[in-house]
Amino acid sequence: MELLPTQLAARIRTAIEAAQAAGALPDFALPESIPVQRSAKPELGDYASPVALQLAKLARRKPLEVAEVIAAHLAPGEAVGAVEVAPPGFLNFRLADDWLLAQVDAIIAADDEVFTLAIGRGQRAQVECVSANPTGPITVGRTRGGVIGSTMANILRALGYDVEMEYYFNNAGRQMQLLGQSLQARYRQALGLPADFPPDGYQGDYLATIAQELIAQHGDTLRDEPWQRFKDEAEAAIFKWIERSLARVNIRFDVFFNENSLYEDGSVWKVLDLLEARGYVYRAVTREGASEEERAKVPPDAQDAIWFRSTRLGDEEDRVLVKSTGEPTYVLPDIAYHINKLERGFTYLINVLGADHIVEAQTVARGLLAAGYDPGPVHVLLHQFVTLVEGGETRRMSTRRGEYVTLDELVDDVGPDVVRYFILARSPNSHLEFDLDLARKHANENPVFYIQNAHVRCAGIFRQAAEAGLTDEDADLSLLGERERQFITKLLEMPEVLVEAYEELAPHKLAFYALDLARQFHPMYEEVRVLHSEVPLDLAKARLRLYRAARIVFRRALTLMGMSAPDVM
RNA sequence: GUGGCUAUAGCUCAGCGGAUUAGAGCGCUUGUCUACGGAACAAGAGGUCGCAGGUUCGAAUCCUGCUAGCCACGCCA
Repeated sequence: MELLPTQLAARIRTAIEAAQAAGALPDFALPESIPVQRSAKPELGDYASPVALQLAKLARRKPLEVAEVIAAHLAPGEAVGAVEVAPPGFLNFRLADDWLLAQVDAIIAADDEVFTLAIGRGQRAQVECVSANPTGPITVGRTRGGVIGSTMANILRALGYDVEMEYYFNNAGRQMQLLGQSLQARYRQALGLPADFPPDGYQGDYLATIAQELIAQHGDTLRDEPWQRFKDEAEAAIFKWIERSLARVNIRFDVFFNENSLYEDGSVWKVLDLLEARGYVYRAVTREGASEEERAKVPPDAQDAIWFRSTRLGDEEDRVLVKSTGEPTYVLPDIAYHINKLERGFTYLINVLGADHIVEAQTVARGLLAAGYDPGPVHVLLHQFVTLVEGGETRRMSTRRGEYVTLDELVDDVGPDVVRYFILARSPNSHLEFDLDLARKHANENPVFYIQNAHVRCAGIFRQAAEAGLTDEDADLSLLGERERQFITKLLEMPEVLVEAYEELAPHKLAFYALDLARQFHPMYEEVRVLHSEVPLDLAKARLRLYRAARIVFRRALTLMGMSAPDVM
């Protein structure tokens, strides 16, 4: 199905061209896109276009006249009923009633697949998010990326894409060594053995918990094992927690991709060769064009590092690919990883990252370009930070220091649906202040319940209807009134919202749409009764059918947001 | 210092070029209902959209400058 605004824009374009051909409008180049928007008020119709206001200057006519000429040349179409011209030059469209009512049946026929589009049909998409290294329990900050990512994945699926969720991690390196040494120390401490806790080791209680588990399982037999063994144990335990915690809020992954595999299969070095062959690499102790100060800091015996000449692609400074120690920085495997993604055949990739990773994202894009790949399919969805506010105080989080609020704690407090909605109902690039006291105290006053209650009420109607022996078979929808009609147009807005969320990488639009829909639903529910002695049977049937469609759309919206659609509360 | 994000109602936030009254949730005030789950509905108070210029038929929305807050500027990932 084609989106209504898209259909209308095409019809308007045709009408303008027809008017020009007929000499009713002078020849001028049409704008690339014809604006069509939802009307501000119901009295003004369902959709509107201000295109005549834009064209007035080109046409050297008054906007109102231009609008009238366009209206006169509009060909009739199935979805649109009346077209009106309103000052100062708007074209107002009202959807045709018979078409509108037919959509209710279309929604019911589609059921769980309602508003599935064909935009991504036959294409593979991938969403990468969370990607936290397994050094501790998943925090609220990381959860934001996961909620955003999983919702985008759901939206992509609704647009017809075949979608995979992926988690990229690194289980080598200094941080993991520190983790292994920290656990080793906790283990020895628990056994009353002398232990050296690393000065900047991981302070969280969870390592003591893992140490206890190790003792329960192995006694003191691990006392002389090297830190590597403890690293492996910590990693396994932590990953298990992470997966389980994320699954509680409906974040699930198809693939866990280990950075190390890029070393094992040689692709890291292949990328370096590729960049070198294309002239983007040089060896030096400092980057080209480094200041005197920087040069002065280099020790006289310094070895060469290998540099990426990213400045040639607009970067502020060149980046190190391989340290003077011979070890690559994260940049090189990151580029290799993205090449790997592209070569797996994904045509649409979303990379959900915290705002602190912006430089990394830019470097990867330049790396792809330098290596001869098109970074076009890679879409970076940056989100700002989450700060937790508790007792009126902002808490800064640090996994290392053991200062954090875990996802599990939060879910225990307020439930998975509230966690998801709180995070989702915020634009990714606005800072999220998660007020713990409010989330706990007012869990029952949350918009989440307002939205879910709409679904509950629909379910309630059907329970009662079943008892009363009422069905919506052979319902005559033409008996519905204006309020119901308005609600149907709101239902039909959902695919437009999905496409917007997709194009703008803005999953919060879905959250606001769902709330909006609920705001139209509840007043209608009060007035438009199904089971009441004064409601005639055929009217009750028509209304029941409308509520069937409403229920489907609420369930769809909630499910896409990764939330539950309860029948009872 | 450079770059990014943010600044809209008491609080948390949408809106990011369009229709002489700028929206929602929460909170506040006042009402409604012996009808499908009241976690409801209705009415109301509350905002010079950070400040100053500019562009446009039209600006909360675009541009410039300024102010304030957060973040990034590593041979860490």
